Amino acid sequence: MALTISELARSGGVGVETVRFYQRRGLIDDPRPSRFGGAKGRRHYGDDEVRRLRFVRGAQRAGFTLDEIARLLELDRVNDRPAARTMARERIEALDRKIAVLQAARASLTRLAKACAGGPDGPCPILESFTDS
Amino acid sequence: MALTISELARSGGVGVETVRFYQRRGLIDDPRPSRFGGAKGRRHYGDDEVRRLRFVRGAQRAGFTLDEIARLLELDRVNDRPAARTMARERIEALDRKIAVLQAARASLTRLAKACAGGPDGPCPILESFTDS
DNA sequence: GTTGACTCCGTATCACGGTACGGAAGCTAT
DNA sequence: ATAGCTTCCGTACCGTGATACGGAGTCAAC
Repeated sequence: MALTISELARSGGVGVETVRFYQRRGLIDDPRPSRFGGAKGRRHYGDDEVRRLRFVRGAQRAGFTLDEIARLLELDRVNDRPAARTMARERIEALDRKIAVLQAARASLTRLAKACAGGPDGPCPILESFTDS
Repeated sequence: MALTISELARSGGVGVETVRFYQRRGLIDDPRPSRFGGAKGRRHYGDDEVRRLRFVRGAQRAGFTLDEIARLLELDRVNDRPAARTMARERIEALDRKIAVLQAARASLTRLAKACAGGPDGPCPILESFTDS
């Protein structure tokens, strides 16, 4: 606990500038609390910030945009389960579509790699790839 | 055959501006052939352009960047099979990693959706999602 | 108690893949 | 042969997610 911004960044595998970017986007807490009439000092970060940063990176891997991630954090704050559930389910559906597209593309590439493996003659129809998918 | 640019665009499910963007990137042929000392007229497009446009869209679905797609088209032009094979195989590996990430994310979301389905009490740990993946 | 790293903050810039705008010129249907 | 879509072309702008820069302030170690 009591991490500096660079330690927090390292803990999330991102750069300092990225942490600051997330702060500006409201994904990590207010860097300018300005409560107590000033508090100009250097900020320190704890478990909550580490958890949030991890969550942001994980949610990005799931394909959420930063705007959506901000909404998810707000849903967590107000404990809005139905909305959270809806967002999760919609993302699952999008992921399923995406995974299917990638698997079809993978199959096309496998076919291409196999075709181009033969000698200098024979087919290697790059341009004809992906015609199905 | 002998399509206008808007017909070509429609055939690929993209906008006219996107076709023009691809032309500038060299993905679809030179819009300014300037051969025959001028030829200022309006261009027409045929099967080759339709195939290229389809290929570009398919390769994008496979996760290739436009720069990579330009290289693939060049490899096709010079019939460089080993390089084509290498690009295909590297992309397959990247796709496998990506698909695994998306499947892990999907599993996390499924767990989240299930957890948040209960009544107003009980866990719905949005922020704890993706902790594994 | 000074030096050197780190931090804060605003603002600028980047990469990627488009998307839009505006003027001139070319078709096409009436 | 004129109105009114398209096209052509250069250039500008957009959204997303960062990443960089520069100057002032702060902290920690020697």
